[in-house]
Amino acid sequence: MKIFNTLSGQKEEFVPLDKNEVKMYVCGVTVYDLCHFGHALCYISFDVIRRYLEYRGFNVKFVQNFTDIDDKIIARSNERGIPWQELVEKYIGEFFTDMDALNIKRATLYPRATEEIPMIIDVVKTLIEKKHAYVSPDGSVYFSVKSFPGYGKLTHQTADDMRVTETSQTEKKEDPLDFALWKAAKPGEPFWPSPWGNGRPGWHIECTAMCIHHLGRQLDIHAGGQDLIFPHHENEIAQSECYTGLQPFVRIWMHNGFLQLGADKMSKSLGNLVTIKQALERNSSDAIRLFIVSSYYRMPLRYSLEALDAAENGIDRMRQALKVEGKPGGQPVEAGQFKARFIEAMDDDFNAPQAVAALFDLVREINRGNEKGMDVSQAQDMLRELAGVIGFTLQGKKAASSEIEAKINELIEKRNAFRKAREWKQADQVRSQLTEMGVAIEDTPKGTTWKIVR
RNA sequence: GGCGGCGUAGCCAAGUGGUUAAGGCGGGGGUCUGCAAAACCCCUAUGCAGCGGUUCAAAUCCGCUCGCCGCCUCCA
Repeated sequence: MKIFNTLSGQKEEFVPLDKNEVKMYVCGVTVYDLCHFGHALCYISFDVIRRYLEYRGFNVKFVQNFTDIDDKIIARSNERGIPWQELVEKYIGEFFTDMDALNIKRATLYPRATEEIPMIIDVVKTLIEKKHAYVSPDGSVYFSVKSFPGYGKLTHQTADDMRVTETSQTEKKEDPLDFALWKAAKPGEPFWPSPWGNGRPGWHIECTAMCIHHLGRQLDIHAGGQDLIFPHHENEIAQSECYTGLQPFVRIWMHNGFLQLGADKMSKSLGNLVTIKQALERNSSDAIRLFIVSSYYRMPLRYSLEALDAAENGIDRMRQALKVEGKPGGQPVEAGQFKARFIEAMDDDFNAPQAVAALFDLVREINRGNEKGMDVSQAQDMLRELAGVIGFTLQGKKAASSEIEAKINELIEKRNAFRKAREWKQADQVRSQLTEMGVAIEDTPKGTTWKIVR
């Protein structure tokens, strides 16, 4: 299995540090607002990767953090006049609601920054002792970038190449590139006691602390959006490798391509968002997932309603192939070659678009076998299995209430009575009535079936 | 200024040196059907932004040009 590593800029053969154990960390969200489609892109992409690693027999320990204290959380809770804890709990709850709705597997562990304070303090203390960090007069602690010669290896730049902006300069820092490990509390801000006074952790340090605490001093895979490469992941490498003295902190750095909305990327700061809840109002989670995995995870993806609706039709075809009955006991449809293609594609840096192409070819093979009176059940099992690796549920969009269901069945019976009497006009009238209710019907040799289409 | 990426059919999107350039959606024709729907079959890129070059051979490597985007500041 080959995986593209941002650090080396190449695909590398994947061998975990510890036999079949994969230590995987995916950067989570700062919980001050709802998740948007960009989060869906990132977390679905890495969900597929995690599912595939498990499918290939690896035991994946998957950790994802919550940043539950930072400037924006403080600002937002002040705006709303509620305690920051309340804000955080609300959006952690919303996060799980959204992730579950998208059929994203739960992580093994969801540590929170505020639960890692002792570990964070330990890391910062050690970095100061090793002269990689210093305490500024106000009680903040900064990491000294110049103390780590490897700084810039993930970004493929040296510290000297980096542009120094005005915002990164403060008199509290010895060098503009230095970044905060610990932020001294201003009046009225939440704080935790530390050897340097009351304060809270900087952004990057929590990931280092959590990784080391929950996964160990070196990990196999650390993943996130491309916007995290710099400064977040670059800084993580610096502080982690200085703390442990081990290199590399992470064997493989993985980054997904960005979601674009119109001309620009979708981001909280630009305010051009489509939330996951909005997306789910329009499309099924399977369709959203198909839209996302139809494009390679490292490529940029443009948000497009047309493409999402096309995915809706595509996934429907996959669902349909699970419904055909074929001829049990007949010659079985051979599905092995599709599995082989699927695995070959996914082994090559998780080429889900190609894997999905194999799935659609299997769909065609099942339908063909059905037409030819073959036994399709094994091929359907294979489709279910491989679709499950991608994370498709292949379940119908919506269930109807029993009341509505009774009404639908009543109308179908009414229509079939007209059909029997060859009263086509009236039969068609009943059908349009069903269409208006959002119900599509199909007449099959075994009777009339229906499904909800909107 | 530095680093990175993208430009493939009407749309989405794989492929990155060598059989007929995946797959999905859409469209056209046919089979089936009372008519539909679903499904199946056939068709839908002599060409991969443009121009040069390397090569027996390039969408794929090299150079230049044009267009688009990301990061260098909080962001998945």
